[in-house]
Parts: sequence; structure tokens; C-alpha cells
Amino acid sequence: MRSPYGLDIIENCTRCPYREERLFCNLSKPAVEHLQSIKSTSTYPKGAMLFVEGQESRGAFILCKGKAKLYTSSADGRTIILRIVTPGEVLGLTSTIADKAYEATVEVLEPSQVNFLPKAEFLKFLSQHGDASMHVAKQLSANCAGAYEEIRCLGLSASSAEKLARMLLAWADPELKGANKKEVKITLSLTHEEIAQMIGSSRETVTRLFAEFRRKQFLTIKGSSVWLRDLPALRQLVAHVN
Amino acid sequence: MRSPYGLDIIENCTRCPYREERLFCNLSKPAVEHLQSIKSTSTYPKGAMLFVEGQESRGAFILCKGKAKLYTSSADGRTIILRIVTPGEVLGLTSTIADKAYEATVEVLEPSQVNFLPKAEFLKFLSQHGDASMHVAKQLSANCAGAYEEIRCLGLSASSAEKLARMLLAWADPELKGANKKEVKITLSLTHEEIAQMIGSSRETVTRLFAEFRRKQFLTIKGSSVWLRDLPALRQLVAHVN
DNA sequence: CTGAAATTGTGACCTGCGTCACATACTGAT
DNA sequence: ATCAGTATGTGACGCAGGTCACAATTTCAG
Repeated sequence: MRSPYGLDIIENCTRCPYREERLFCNLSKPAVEHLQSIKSTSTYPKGAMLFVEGQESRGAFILCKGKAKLYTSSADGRTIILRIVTPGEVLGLTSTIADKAYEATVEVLEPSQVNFLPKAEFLKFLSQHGDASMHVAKQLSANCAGAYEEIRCLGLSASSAEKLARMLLAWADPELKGANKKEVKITLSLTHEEIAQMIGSSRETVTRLFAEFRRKQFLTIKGSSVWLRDLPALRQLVAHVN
Repeated sequence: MRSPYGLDIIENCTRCPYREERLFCNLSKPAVEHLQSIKSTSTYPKGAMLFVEGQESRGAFILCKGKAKLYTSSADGRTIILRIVTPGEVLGLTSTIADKAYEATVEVLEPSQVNFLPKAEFLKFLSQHGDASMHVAKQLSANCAGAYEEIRCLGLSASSAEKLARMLLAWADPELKGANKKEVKITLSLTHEEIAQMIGSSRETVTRLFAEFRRKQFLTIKGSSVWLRDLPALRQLVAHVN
């Protein structure tokens, strides 16, 4: 099949190579087959919106490949990014299950493949597969945990420096996998503006903080690669015990 | 039965008068009976902790009667209240399902009745009742929605006044039930300190804001009763469109 | 009823960071 | 190569609100 935007499309869920490592998708055989039969696959270019805050829920979306951001905005244009969405995550779950309007907007950050699950079919699917609703619960648990982490970042931080340190450490965490290294490389493809929207701060402050962190040798930057050079120092900025 | 702390205990879930109006408890008959058989009821005095952030999860708790606060703290004593827990809510769900440490602390605010569901029995219960995991999903959805609302409050507000207005309006919302009144009475049994911990601000600021709101005739206070006298004015403080 | 503890009220001070205003890189279409 | 559009870097300024310090008021146990 033709691959728009240079994407390799995963056509069939039952043969998806990533299925097992994904929180939601790792379903029983009959459930995957049912899922495969109700899903429709599409690809989106950078900048596309999967859904917009306030729209009536049409169904849920699974991000198969690519990257997206989930955010809410206020009337005066202020925006806060709730989380960066990585492959395997289900979007619009809350609204689809509770049959309410989408509570946030999802914008695609790079060419992405997305599976759409229409509301009625998805709810029927859930009611027919006992294991599936447990997977939904797990995905929702992960969402909640992420949201609480964000609240901690926004509410417990004494300064913007602390918030940025929290964010960097959160990005570094999966790379570390528990290893007790002092340095770690992360890939930050967000702009300073977007980082500001994640930590509830201003673009200029983020720019200044990166300069400060570089000056203090906490990190070095080359393109979108950020080497965290002094994890202990960053951790010390974060008052909260992990 | 004796009622400690002057509480009327609901001994039996199958005969609980509130069951139907509660998100999680409104289960099928066999599920409620199973729940009844694995739950143990206890009462807690004001100030008691159901569980503490960082503890390994022992199971889930259902708040039957009373009130509690769910919060996280940082090492330097800073605290942020994630939400005020009202009867019918299930606590510790995320940690129990994902088999992780509790991610927050629950402290009882007034004498309360709580049902405890031990982890192993609760997970077995979920696997045996298809409808139950859907109820779990709904409770988790509600938690997520609440968390996102909190993030909006913390992240999108331009000032503490806006945050306080958001909080007051959120408390007023259930009272209004959609009616388009200009005034509404709410009962706020939280201290200024606790309100500050909800909106990520300082106690003094909350005191000053209440004085300002009173001066501007936005509200009047008598004991723990707060009459919001000018909802339009409060709404105007909140930049975000609802 | 009474004293101690908790809660609320208010002034004074000072600093972090949001905002504005520009300069200087990048980056990618034509 | 060129140019527009986007992203980053940096100074100057002002004020919202955190912090400290203390007074006044309410709550509650004994």
C-alpha cells in the first residue's frame, strides 16, 4: 500500500508487531479480531487535529505511530499541554465512555497513523470482551497517574526552574529504566513555547532556564538531543521526594 | 449496632439506600453480593489516614459516608490537595489495579464510614464481573476529568483570584444543576489554608481574596455557608470558556 | 467558664517571572 | 540562493503574590 507522509502503515492489528508491548492493544485473540473489524485506519500530517475540546465525542482513537499533544486552552489564548501522546495510547476514552464532549484537543506533532473506533461499536466491543474493559481501566489509570504527576509539577514546585527540572527528569525516567547513571540523553522535539505550555510558564522563562542550566553544566544541547549531565543536581532542584 | 462518632453505619451493601445514585456501587445484583462478601466496614475519626503516599497498595477503599481529602506533599512540606472526596467514591483504584504504591494520601475530614476491599479479592471480583470493570472505568474517567479540571485551574489561570473563582464555581456547579440563577449558596467547610492548598497559593492570599470578593459584593459569608451573590462577575474572572 | 490552639485578618517587604520589545539564528519552500 | 516564517536569545520594567511578623478572633476540650 502507498504510504502517505513516508509512514509505514500497520494495516492489520492482529499482525501488529508492537501489540504486546502496548497497554491497551495487548488484548485476547478474539478481542483483537473484533477490534480489527471495527477500526478504521488513517494517517494525519503534522498539525492535524484528531478532535477538539468541546466537540461531542465520536469515538476513541489509538495512536499507532507518530506523536501528538493533548492540550486545553482558555478563552484568552492561554494553552496548557496535558501530555505528549506516544504510540499505543488511546485518546478520547473518558469522553467516549462517559458519553460527553471531548475535554481536550489532540494535535498531531509529526506524521502519524491513527486507528479510529466509532463510539457505538467501541462500547459494544467493550461490553462483549471482559478483558477489554480491564485494559481500558489500565489505560485510564495511566492517564490519571500522568495527570497527578502534572498537578504535582504545577502545584508543588516553588519555582519555574523546579518545574523544568521535574519535566526533564520525567522525560529521562523511561531511558534510565532504574539504572543509577549520572548522565542520560533524551530527545526533546518540543519548542520552548511548548515546554512553557507544559510547565505553565512563559517561553522566555524557558529559554532563560535552559541557558542557566547550560551555564551550570546541568545539561548540554545539540539539536533536539539533550544530554542531562548532572542528574543529582537536577534532582536536588526538585523538592519532592520520589 | 453501636455507632462510633455518631455515625449511622450502613452495614449491608445490598440494602444500601444510596447504592443506585453512586457511580461505582450501582452494580448488578450478583456483583453487589460478591462485593458485600469481600468488603470490611470501618469508621474513622477526623484526621485519620486511610493510606499514605508511597505505601504499597493494600486494596481499594469506598467512602460510604463522610468526607476526606486526597493530597500529595513535597519533601519541604508543601502540600497540594488533589480533590475533596465525597461519599460513593472509590479510592486507591489506580494503585490497586496497576499494583503500584499509592500515589497520594487520603485524610478523613469528618467522622466517616469506609469499606475496605483487599487487593487480591478485589482483583478477583473484577475479573469475575464484566460489569464491575466497566464501573471501575467510569470511576477512573471521573477521576481523570477532575484531575484535568485541576490542571486547567492551576495552569490556565492568570491570577490567584481567577483560581479561587474557578474553585468556587466548581463547588457551586452541582448546586446549580444547570439552572441559570444569579446567586447560589454553597457550604465550604475547608479552612483558608486548605483552600490555598487546592489552588496552589498561600493562606494569606486566600484570606485577602475573600476580603476582596466580599468588598466587591461577589459573595457573603456566614460561618461555613458562602452565598455567591454575583455569579456573572465570578465567571468573568475566569478567562476559560466553559 | 477558661485557657490553649487553631483560624483568620492585615501590614510591610522583596523577588521571581510575565510581558514587551527587539536582535539573532534556524528551517524549509520556491 | 533567497526570503518568509518560525524559533531562540537577552535586556528592561513592573507587579502579583510569597513570606514574615504580629494582632484579632473563633473553636473546643476539660
